[in-house]
Amino acid sequence: MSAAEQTEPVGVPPGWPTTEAEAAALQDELRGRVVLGEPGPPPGEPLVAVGVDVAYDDERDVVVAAAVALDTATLRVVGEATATGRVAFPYVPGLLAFREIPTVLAALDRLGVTPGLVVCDGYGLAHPRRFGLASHLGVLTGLPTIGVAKNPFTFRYDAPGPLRGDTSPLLDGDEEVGRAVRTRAGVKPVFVSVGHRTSLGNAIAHTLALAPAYRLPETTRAADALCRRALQGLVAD
DNA sequence: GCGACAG
DNA sequence: ATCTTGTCGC
Repeated sequence: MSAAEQTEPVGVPPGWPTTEAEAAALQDELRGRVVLGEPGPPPGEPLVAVGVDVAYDDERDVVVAAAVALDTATLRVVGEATATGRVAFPYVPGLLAFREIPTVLAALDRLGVTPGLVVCDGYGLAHPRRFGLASHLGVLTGLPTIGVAKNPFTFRYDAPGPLRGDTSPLLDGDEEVGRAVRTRAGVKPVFVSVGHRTSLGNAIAHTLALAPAYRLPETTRAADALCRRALQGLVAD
């Protein structure tokens, strides 16, 4: 992908929230559209899982999003796309989605593949208002989504067992909002929560299937590497 | 008021 | 997220 293929940076959408209060209110409104009753794509069947991630250059007000599609049976890349945009919102814990979503949507649009599942870097249900990035992206696209985060955010958890596959509840008070999942023996767990149209059980199963060798799912690793590469290629330009 | 806080 | 080199270990 050369610089010549770059299109206009994704601007901040009309009507996009400008204040924290507006953004939080929009989350409260959209939360009602999340579908939690569907099991989603079952593991073990043919599926294209798409990882999305973004890289920033706040200095230049630039964000690059990447979407990478993997065949879950082989973990081979079957599609890639990137998009550049302007930073649409400052980073505020709990409002991450407003920073990334416009550009992520553009990257997904350019992907010549229909995702069977979208794996987000961050949270879904595990969120102060139960509407994290994965929930938001799911509602906007209608696609099954899950969130796989590297940190527990504000939630509590007891360490899961030491073996790959061991899990423990991720708790907001006494409510389970996700699970800490050990993808590698003896390594810090990842934090999985449901986004849209997926059950927690399937979200965990897919996370483990997508992370056979490293702590993070291959979808996330591939998307992370791609958006970083793309951002560098932009600065070097 | 202070500290914590996905990326 | 991002700033950043080498280094210890399997």
